[in-house]
Amino acid sequence: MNEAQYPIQLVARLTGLSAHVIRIWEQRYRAVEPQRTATRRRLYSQRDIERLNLLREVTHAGHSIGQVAQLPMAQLQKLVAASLNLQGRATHAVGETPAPSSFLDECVAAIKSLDGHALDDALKRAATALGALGLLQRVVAPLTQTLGELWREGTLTSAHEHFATATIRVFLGNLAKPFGAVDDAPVLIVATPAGQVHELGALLVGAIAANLGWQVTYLGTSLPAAEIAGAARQTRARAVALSLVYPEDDPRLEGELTLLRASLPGEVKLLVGGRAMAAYREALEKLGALPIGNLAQLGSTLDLLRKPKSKARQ
Amino acid sequence: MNEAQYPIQLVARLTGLSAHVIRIWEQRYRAVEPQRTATRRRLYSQRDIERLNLLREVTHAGHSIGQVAQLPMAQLQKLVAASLNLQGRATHAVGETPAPSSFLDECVAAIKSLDGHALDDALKRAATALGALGLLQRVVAPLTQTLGELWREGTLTSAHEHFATATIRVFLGNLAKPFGAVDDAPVLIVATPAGQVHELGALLVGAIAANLGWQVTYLGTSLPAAEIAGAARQTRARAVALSLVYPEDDPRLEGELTLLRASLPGEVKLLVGGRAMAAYREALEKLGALPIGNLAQLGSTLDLLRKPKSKARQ
DNA sequence: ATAATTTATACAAAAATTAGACAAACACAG
DNA sequence: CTGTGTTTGTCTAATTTTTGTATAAATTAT
Repeated sequence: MNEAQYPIQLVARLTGLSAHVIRIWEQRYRAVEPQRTATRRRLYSQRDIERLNLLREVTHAGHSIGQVAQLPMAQLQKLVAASLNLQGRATHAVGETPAPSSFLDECVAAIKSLDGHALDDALKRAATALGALGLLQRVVAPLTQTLGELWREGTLTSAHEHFATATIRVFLGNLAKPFGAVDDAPVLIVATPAGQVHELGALLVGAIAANLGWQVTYLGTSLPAAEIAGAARQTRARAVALSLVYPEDDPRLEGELTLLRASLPGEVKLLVGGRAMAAYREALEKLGALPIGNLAQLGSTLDLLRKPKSKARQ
Repeated sequence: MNEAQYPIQLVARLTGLSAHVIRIWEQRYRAVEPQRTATRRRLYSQRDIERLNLLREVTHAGHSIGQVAQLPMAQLQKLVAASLNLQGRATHAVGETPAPSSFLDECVAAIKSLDGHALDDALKRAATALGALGLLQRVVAPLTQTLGELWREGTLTSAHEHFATATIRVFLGNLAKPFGAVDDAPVLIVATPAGQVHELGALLVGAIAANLGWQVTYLGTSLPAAEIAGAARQTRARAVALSLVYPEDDPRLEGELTLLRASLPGEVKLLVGGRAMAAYREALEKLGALPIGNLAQLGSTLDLLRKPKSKARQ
């Protein structure tokens, strides 16, 4: 564990605190007490840096440094999580990444025991540790898959699934409105078409898009094509994103998709993703829909769509 | 258990009270007496904050601070629950009277134009102006009715309804976790039975119950009786609340309700409310379900059920 | 030598404290 | 309805505490 290698200037850059503040916090409150070289130079460890990051968060949230400086890490994390209740802000942590899978396990355990508070708590901590996008890619996305598997094998009932959806929904909903209204942000409609009842994929898309600067209008699940198209026209959306997950063999879905494409203005792009997407690939190709195979692809596709018009408009 | 570290400024933000008021309430009525630092700075605990939140609700409902400031928490919660009765009364303390209907209009307008940001904003302002419970009974509850009417008369499409549900859902979800887990709080399961697809009523119940000190496990819509009963057993719930709104003539629903009652432990109470409740009244009576005709009734019923186990808690 | 760190000290802005004053709203007796 | 005293939220002012930032001299790294 002798990994204390970071000089103060670098720590300052990594934490966003000035070297002055870091020293004074140590001198006055013993907030962190780094190792020293033989000549009394400070050498900070990863843990020290993480602690400083937490302290920055907590003080930024309104706590006084003098009161929180000596609290143990767990307590600090709790305070940060509590402060997230009001302002869903995502912060990118440094290079720690404390076992991303453990967050997943925590979430699964909380869902199994129907403990909403524990689930919310785990998600919050994951959000602070991994940042918004990291949370989505490394916890929520795998979680939806895991839930599907556990459900198929009978470990979880649909009550668990509903419960998890309800809790995660609120969490992602908060994540999806990080920025103040940017009026010139392009609008994205997110929904699942009629017959598709799984919601988490759509929520995921909405949250990611919002974090990429889109103005997301989230419509929820199982919506007829005409409704989606109507909403797109009304909001002058630039694109519509659909998530297809569960019924992989719905004969009516192709008709819905065709109708949707026909009802949408030509310049409105249609993004389609989700586990069940592959089953409808031919139909989607015919319609010129953009297939989204994974979250990375979603990000790059959204970025592509974001540029064209905002340039022309400026 | 050294959990007192919130400085007054932060508490002011969290409770919506000014620091002035918080201090004067302490000086005049000893409403809350926070810990002090060695230099006489106030340090509030989460419990203190919770108490201040309750006091804000109660005074906002029209009680005078001098009369309620010293009441124990349980009593305050009871008053808050009872304040749901004062639905008709419009005016109370201080010259606010911010025309509660205007909030409603704002919300409806935002929903019509599918503007999630505006809707969220209106709800937020209503929440600070009216308090959590005031928001629920004077904005959200009427809103669900208004939406139903507009939908029936064709002004709104189901896209609007989905959109509104999704946004309000997130908002109510946040409202439903007022503060730290109180471990001895009774558990309430909230859901709609299979076939019932309207969610807002259930969300409303969940949010209100959470604000009255229940630990709410929210399961969402259209859940089979066996699943609901399973969740109730697993969480050792004290009661199950169902919301019935849309299909008023579902022949299977009676069977679902009977099955649910039979699958639940005898001591678990069954609360049923919602616009469609009347249509199933006979069946409900036979099952010994507690009918919830309005929000006031919900408050008093929850308060009654709350007592048996927990008695005195500061 | 130049740049970075360390320690100690100083300083100023922000935040919190107490005490007191004041006006609007309210309750109630006449 | 009016007048009176009480309640309650807001405000000011003077003081103390907290906290971030700056300065200076000595020491160390490159």
